[in-house]
Amino acid sequence: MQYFQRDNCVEIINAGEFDPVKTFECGQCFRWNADKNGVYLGVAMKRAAKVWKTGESVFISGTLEDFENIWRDYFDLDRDYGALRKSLNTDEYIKKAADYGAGIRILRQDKWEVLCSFIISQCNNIPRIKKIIESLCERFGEPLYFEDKTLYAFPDAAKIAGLTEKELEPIKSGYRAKYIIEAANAVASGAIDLDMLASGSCDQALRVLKGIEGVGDKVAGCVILFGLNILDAFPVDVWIKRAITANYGEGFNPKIFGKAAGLAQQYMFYYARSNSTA
DNA sequence: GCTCAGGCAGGCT
DNA sequence: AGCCTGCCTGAG
Repeated sequence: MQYFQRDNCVEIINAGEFDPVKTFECGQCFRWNADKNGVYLGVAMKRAAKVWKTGESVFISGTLEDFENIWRDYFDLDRDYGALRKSLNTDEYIKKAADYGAGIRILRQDKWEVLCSFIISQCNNIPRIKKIIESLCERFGEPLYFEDKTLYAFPDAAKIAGLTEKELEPIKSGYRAKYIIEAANAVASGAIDLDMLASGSCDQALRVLKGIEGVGDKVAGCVILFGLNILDAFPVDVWIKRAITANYGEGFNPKIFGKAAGLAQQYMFYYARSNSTA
């Protein structure tokens, strides 16, 4: 990967395996939104940034220092996605899905943010998930001043821990409020150490995360894949369920995808969604 | 009004 | 193990 400072941003050249649109729209994150020119504005890791692609270059606003300290890791730029993608060649369907999703990267997001966001996602639609998360950030997150706007960082678990359901009511998360608070309490108190889970196994993390009320297989799987960056996690939601039924049937086991199972899941999700909503 | 949306838990068979 | 149902809320 080659990159250099250019005006007020960093340019990554020959970014064939980095497609910002696919990366932001494949269901792993909720706080990156495109303007009418296709430039994404988002908040992550307590920073705001703009990200866009022109030709074969990806541009990320900010300094070289921020790029090297934050965004290089956040966009998982040191992993060889080309090799992982090409390893998904065990059947025609996954080959097609992987080809279609080329450029998707699995973000290394803040672990608590992923846990909280996917608790909110349950039985909810994407616009409303985003709305609830933005509302949570506006009310409890630290303000960030970016260009002419005021944006808000995702609030730390410690900030949410100890809130009452009543205090969380304005964000309209409904019955999920008590799950959010319980998860915040567990993380803030250290009862659950997300950083430690990230260095353990998928099964271990699954067991611990499911100990939180309101966290089942799907939410835990998303936290493991998108937050802990354990790529053999394979969260199954309704889209993936449909894709499995249509292409594999009974007895499907994500282990056929080996170490790239989580990435396979993202390709399947993106492929399934794009081909039914487009 | 009604149903549904990117789940979960608890109780049932 | 698998099947059912209620759950906050807002959009269609």
